[in-house]
Amino acid sequence: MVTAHHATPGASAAIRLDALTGSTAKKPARRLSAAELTESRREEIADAAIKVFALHGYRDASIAQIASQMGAGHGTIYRYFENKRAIAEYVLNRSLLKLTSVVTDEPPEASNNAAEYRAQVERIGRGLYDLMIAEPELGSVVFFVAGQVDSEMREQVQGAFDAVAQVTEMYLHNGIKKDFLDPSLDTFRTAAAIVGMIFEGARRVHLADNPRAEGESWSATVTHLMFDGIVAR
Amino acid sequence: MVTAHHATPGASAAIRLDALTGSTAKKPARRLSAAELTESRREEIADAAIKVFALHGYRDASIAQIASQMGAGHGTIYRYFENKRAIAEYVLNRSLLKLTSVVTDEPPEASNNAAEYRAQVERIGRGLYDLMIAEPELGSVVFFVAGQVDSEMREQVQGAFDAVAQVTEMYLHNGIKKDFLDPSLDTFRTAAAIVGMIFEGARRVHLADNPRAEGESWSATVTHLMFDGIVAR
Amino acid sequence: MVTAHHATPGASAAIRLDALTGSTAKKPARRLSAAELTESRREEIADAAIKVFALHGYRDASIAQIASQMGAGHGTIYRYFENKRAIAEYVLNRSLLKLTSVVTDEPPEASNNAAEYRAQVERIGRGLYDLMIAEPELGSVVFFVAGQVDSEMREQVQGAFDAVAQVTEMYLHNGIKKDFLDPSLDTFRTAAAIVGMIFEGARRVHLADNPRAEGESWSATVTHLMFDGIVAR
Amino acid sequence: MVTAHHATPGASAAIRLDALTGSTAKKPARRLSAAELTESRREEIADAAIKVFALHGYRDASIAQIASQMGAGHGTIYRYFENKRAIAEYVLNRSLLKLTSVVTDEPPEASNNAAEYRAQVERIGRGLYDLMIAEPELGSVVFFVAGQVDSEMREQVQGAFDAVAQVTEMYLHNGIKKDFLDPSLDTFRTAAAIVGMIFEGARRVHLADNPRAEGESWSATVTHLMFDGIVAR
DNA sequence: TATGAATGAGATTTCATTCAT
DNA sequence: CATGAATGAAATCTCATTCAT
Repeated sequence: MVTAHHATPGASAAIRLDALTGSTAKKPARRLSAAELTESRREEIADAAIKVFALHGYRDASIAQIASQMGAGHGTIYRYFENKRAIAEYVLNRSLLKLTSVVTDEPPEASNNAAEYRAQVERIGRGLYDLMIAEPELGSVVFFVAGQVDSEMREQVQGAFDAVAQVTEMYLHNGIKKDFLDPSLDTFRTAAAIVGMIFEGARRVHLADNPRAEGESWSATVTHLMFDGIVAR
Repeated sequence: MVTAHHATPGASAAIRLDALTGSTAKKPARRLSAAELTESRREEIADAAIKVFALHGYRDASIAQIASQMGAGHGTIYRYFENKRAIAEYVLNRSLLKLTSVVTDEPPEASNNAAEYRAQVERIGRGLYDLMIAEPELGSVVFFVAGQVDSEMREQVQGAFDAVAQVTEMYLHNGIKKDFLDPSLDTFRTAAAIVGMIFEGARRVHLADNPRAEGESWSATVTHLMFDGIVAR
Repeated sequence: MVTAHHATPGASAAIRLDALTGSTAKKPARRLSAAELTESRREEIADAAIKVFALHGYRDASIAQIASQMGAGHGTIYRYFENKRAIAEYVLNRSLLKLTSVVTDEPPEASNNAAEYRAQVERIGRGLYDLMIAEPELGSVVFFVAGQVDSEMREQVQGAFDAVAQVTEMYLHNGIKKDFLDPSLDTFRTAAAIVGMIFEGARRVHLADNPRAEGESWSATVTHLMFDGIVAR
Repeated sequence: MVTAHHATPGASAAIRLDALTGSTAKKPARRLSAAELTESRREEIADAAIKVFALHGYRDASIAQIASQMGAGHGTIYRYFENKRAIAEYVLNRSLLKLTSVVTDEPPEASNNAAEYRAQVERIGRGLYDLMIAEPELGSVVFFVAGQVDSEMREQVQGAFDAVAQVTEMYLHNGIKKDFLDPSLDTFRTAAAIVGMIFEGARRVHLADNPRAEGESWSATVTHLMFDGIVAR
């Protein structure tokens, strides 16, 4: 269940997002070679898994496929993950963290006028689309694979989307406070709508034949719609 | 792969949508009682299936569950559908048709000014949200179940979304032609962005505790964003 | 946990034993052909399983082996039994029921003097040894297989042995009441010791090259020991 | 297969038992510290294994559990034992030796009358029950674990029981020769029956809440039955 | 036409054993 | 010597699909 709504403006988004994104991404003490080895092996497995999941979907991907993708015996995987679902969860959390980071890396209070905010939105959009291009499987996992696992996992994605929407809401609050955004906005739903648009773009960039160009166009489209509306002036 | 793009403005959307929605395989021979009987049995099965799919997801729904949900033996289902996937496809197509109908029922050339178009958009949004409320399983199927079957089915949903975006694009062309919408719009992506927003709203209405109120708020939010933008004036 | 001890003399043993032996042996209404069919199929499976279990032991027996032993697909077995353990439980309960029946078929209050009781004990012993000879797998299941499943199953066997010991105790009480047995006997432990002897004999009959002769000799040995002791007179 | 039968009376039991007990594979080179070290490590492993086997049973006990029980890496175990089965065999042989020693420590020709033999039997019974109390895992291994390994191991236990029965038979022969026991006894089966009783007692002592008291009672019960029979006099 | 008994492909998971470090 | 990472054989169990009744 997604419970958190309407974030307090001005709060640190980055910290909260880390928590929301999941708990798996342990980055343990940088000296323990044993733990480090384990972690790097988990990453290897996750790298193999994300490819196989993206290609076949969660249910049709077999542990054996993941193992052979990384050139290991399938029993090996069970030394590093409890079961198949745990792999998917790890992969998803890693992906969501990367995705949400793009948004949360921008400070919500930085903009002081519409133009600055517009530039910021473009930066965020472009960052997202760049990520889609750099790691195409990431989009698959977030948009498709997670939904194939179970409802808990679907809710995890929904939670991440909500978290992004909450951060976006902070931007809106910032703009309203500084008088360059419309104070009558229903901030959370507007934020969610914006996120919906942006992720619709991300999905289309992910699927496009020429994702680079598609990303550029979507950046422009979204900012245009947000700041100018569609009406002729 | 999504192939259809940039619909010719002014064409009849409703007709083309039927084709795009998929191979609905309705055998509408309105006199042959045998065929009619078969069709009504298929509907029964689809009614049972949509409930079971919505509740358990495609993979975890068993043929036996669907059969017992409709009070029949599970062997019976195979007299009306080739296999499990065919049921899902039938259910999905039926759902997509209902969904897209909401949009295509509105004539794309009816509006003559921004206010009329705004009213039209609100009507469409409200119609969509009403549908979500009236048939919650429909939202589950379109948003979640289809993605669990295979990539072909995912593309079918994507195709329907594209079709809706194309119709939306016709509205935009109409508005530009009649000088009340901004001629610089990237019409297809703007249309897709609008559809993305609206469906993000639909998803949240579908999940909301009080879907009625959520639908109202989302209607308002989307039209506000489209016609006014977010900037203070 | 075996809790019941020191049975009240004169009570009906047969009834209580049925309960102790387990709950699986459903013999449903003799007209319902569906239920009868199911039951006869379960018997078929149990017949196949007892052979395979006796030959390979519980852990090394595979469902596939049981299935092929009865000439069926291995999936079929799961239509009639929840899982492998359930088969073993069914088989064991069936076997324990047969075994305990031999003892409980004799009325505990029938004997009126030492000679009559001695004859009764010989009858019981011989009945038991006959059973071992007629169904050798039965001995395997009770003496060996059950112990390979888990502690709960071991306790089920122990419970049946205790039940037999309780019935035996009733015989002793009867003899003491009628003044032909030694009143100073520790009745339950003496009964358990007798049962221990008899089952040691059963095990050896089960393993003997010539079980018929071995059974005869054991009958004589046990009664001799019980009634005459070992001391020269 | 149980082959050894009807031991020659008067022979030294202790020596033969060593052979019967199995291939204990002790390398008794009492000076080579390397071999001694190896042997003490094997003992350590056996000590750990007997606990784990007693707790979980043979099949559900893992090498890893045994290793961690003794605080070693699981690879280490393979430096001292060929495989899992070899551990069980070692543990069993060690246990059987302790068990049979209780019986074979008593000289079979010591008694000269019924009263002396009765005292001797009580000593043996009490010794056995004391052992059960002192090392409860020993009972588990002999009564339960061995039967879970394979038929060969089961036969090893059976062989040890036979060996004990053979020694017991020597006592009987001694008593018959000295005229204080009934010459008409079927000596081997009577011996086996006595052993069966005694071990039934041992099993119950092993399982009892108050093993000390249970042991006392069983000693009395067994000797009473052997020497007095059950008939009132 | 309706049914459900039978089937077996196929996937996950465990853990004894090996062997390089 | 000791270790534990890697391995893969093997077994259970599920359920879509077939087909005789």
